Amino acid sequence: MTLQDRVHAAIRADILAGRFRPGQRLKIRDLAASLDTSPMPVRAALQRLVAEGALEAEALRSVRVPALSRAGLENLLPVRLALEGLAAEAAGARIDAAGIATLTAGVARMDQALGAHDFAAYLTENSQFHLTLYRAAGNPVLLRMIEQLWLQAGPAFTWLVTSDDLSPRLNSFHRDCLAALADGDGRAARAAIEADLRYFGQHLLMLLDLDPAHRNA
Amino acid sequence: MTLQDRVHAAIRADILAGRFRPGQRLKIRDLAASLDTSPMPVRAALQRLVAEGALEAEALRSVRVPALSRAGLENLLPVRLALEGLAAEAAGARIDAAGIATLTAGVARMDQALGAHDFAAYLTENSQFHLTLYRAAGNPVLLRMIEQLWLQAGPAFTWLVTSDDLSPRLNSFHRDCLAALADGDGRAARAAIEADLRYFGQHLLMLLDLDPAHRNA
DNA sequence: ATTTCTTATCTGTGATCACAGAATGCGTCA
DNA sequence: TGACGCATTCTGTGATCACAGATAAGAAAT
Repeated sequence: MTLQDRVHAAIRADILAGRFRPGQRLKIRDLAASLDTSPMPVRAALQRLVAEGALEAEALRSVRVPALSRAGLENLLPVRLALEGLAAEAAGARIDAAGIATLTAGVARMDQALGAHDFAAYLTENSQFHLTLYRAAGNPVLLRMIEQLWLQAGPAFTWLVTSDDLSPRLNSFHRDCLAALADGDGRAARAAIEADLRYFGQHLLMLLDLDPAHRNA
Repeated sequence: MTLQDRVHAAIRADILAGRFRPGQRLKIRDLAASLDTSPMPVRAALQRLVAEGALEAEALRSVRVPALSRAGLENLLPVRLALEGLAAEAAGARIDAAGIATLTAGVARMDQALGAHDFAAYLTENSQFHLTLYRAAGNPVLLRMIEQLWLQAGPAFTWLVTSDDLSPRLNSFHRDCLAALADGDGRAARAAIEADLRYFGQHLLMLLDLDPAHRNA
């Protein structure tokens, strides 16, 4: 693995973990210093993240972490419904017992995180659950697109959600999905995932309106 | 616009026009020489195209134009149906008279290309028609994803389709779509686009099986 | 005190160089 | 004649330097 791959992974993780403020400008030399490399691999990593939609660039300016906006979230939701719904339905026809066991364990860990009001752990487990499910669809082209969507949606999760937003209802959709998968009912699995995304998406929009700091853009 | 943007656009156009053979390795210094620049902007452009899914990279090796494969095309089709179907339906609710006029002109040009058995012109116009339609959906996130899909599908079009594959039926789906848009019927527009993609997709798979040169991978 | 113009600094882009791993060609041996 | 091994060449990666456009800071004028 090359150095720019490691740098890319590091910055990508920082974005997903919300370690950069939405709207923040990322400077090549600063990141290079903090990662203890030359500017070169950082330059490549940032350009790659821009191409993946995780950052936005204007010509001859520093790249920016996209600001949260109602329009952005509203545009994202239907695409997520279409792609993640498709993946869930395909997974329903292909997932095996081992896969269902993995997902069941994930749901248990999400219950635990909800009980402990640990929203960081919940978000991590939630992401694991969804991506494991979509991987089971066995379509690399589809999986790649979905990962790009999550990268774009990541900052919204970590910057808007707090412990107060965790409700037991969140995990009920995952349970519905799991039941559908056990029945081999792809259509029901899709419906459960779509309900999950809709519920969470509406919640994010509400949080955005409540939070004056992010109401801009 | 920076130099690497121009280089990116140039190579991207070469890929879409089929000026690179599927499976071909692209070397930084060769492209730099033919584009009369230093290797630097070429390096950046190639990395960007890899991130966009237009090229594939293995670590420490030259990037490759993806080889055509049945699995690749089969994975692409359901994603295209989901995303382009969504965009067509959204466009049905938002497109205005000027947009419909633009699309109508495009259909006329496709008829002309079909009559002249000019498959290059047909493919260009076809791409214009679809992207114009999807732009009318007014969802930048969605449009971005669809453009990535077309970039991945491009080589399959230009390398498998010949004049002998042009049939008047191809344009009938576009006409159906146009009629649906005029009625403001998004559902019907989606159905027409999906039928178009399915028909053309099946045709590509058949051509792939017929062509021994591309049956590999 | 505020605005504006000028200057100094910052920052991304492009070029050149050095290096390491991969690929290729050639010679040797069975 | 064919296969193996070595050496040369090729090729991507990473670092350093030069430059131009943008940004920010400071000084002068109203």
